[in-house]
Amino acid sequence: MPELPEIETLVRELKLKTAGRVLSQLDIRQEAVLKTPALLLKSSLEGKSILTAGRVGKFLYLEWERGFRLWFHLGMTGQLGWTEAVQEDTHLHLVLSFEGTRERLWFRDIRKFGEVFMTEGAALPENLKRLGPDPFEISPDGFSALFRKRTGVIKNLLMNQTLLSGLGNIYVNESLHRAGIHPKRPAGRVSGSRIARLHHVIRAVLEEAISDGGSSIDDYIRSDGTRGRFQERHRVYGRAGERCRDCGTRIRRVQISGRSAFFCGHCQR
DNA sequence: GAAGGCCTGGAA
DNA sequence: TTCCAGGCCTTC
Repeated sequence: MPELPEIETLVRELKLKTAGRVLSQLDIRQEAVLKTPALLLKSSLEGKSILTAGRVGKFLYLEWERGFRLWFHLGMTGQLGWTEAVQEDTHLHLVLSFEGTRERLWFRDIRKFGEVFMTEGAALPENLKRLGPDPFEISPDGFSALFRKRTGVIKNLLMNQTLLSGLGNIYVNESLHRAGIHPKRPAGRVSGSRIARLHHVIRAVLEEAISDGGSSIDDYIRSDGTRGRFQERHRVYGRAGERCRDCGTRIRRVQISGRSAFFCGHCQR
């Protein structure tokens, strides 16, 4: 599940690898995840150079000359790579070739929950305008205001991209454990000091995960095809039945709104 | 609010 | 063979 740390890892890598590269050919192997007409994509980007890469929430973009932005959302199983060898299979969607290098940028997505689209100019499309700030952008006051008087369970609110962008199931579970908050607790009933602590630990978890190159649970890989390492440091996610690293209690797993929640019933209240 | 649907590989 | 995972959207 690529979330903010995985996308940020790819942004940092692709920024270095793609800046200044001129696209010689955009090869569209299938249009399942393409939200912009194939011909428009090709005519807009071929022959143009990439300026930089960036991120908004869990969306990654490549910024091109003349104001074009090529956006990627990896869904659950999306992979964005920059390598010479490309795995040619039915899950490959896009292959971009550049002048003066044998390395190519490619997008693979097994479950096709991802999306790729292009924008022109500064205007953001609707799906991006709806996103809330990410945990690094929001102020402590803004963060605590998200939860005031809210009756929904805290885990669901944290995963709501229109309130706060960037977090998914892995980092919400990890953050709630570090903050000592039970995932089912109504958001409005978490104390102010706990909310402040939550904001702090979310940033810490994300920063640690970024420095580890993200979490490779199922399909996520870095742009060179190697795995992230943060999954080795997960305290609750995917550890049902194992012992809490703080108190030894067995980690529990329950469903909250159809999603798995992992928590320590002793450390999290 | 909660549940269903998209989609696929891998586990049960 | 059936079920499950889940980011995000749609529908109840």
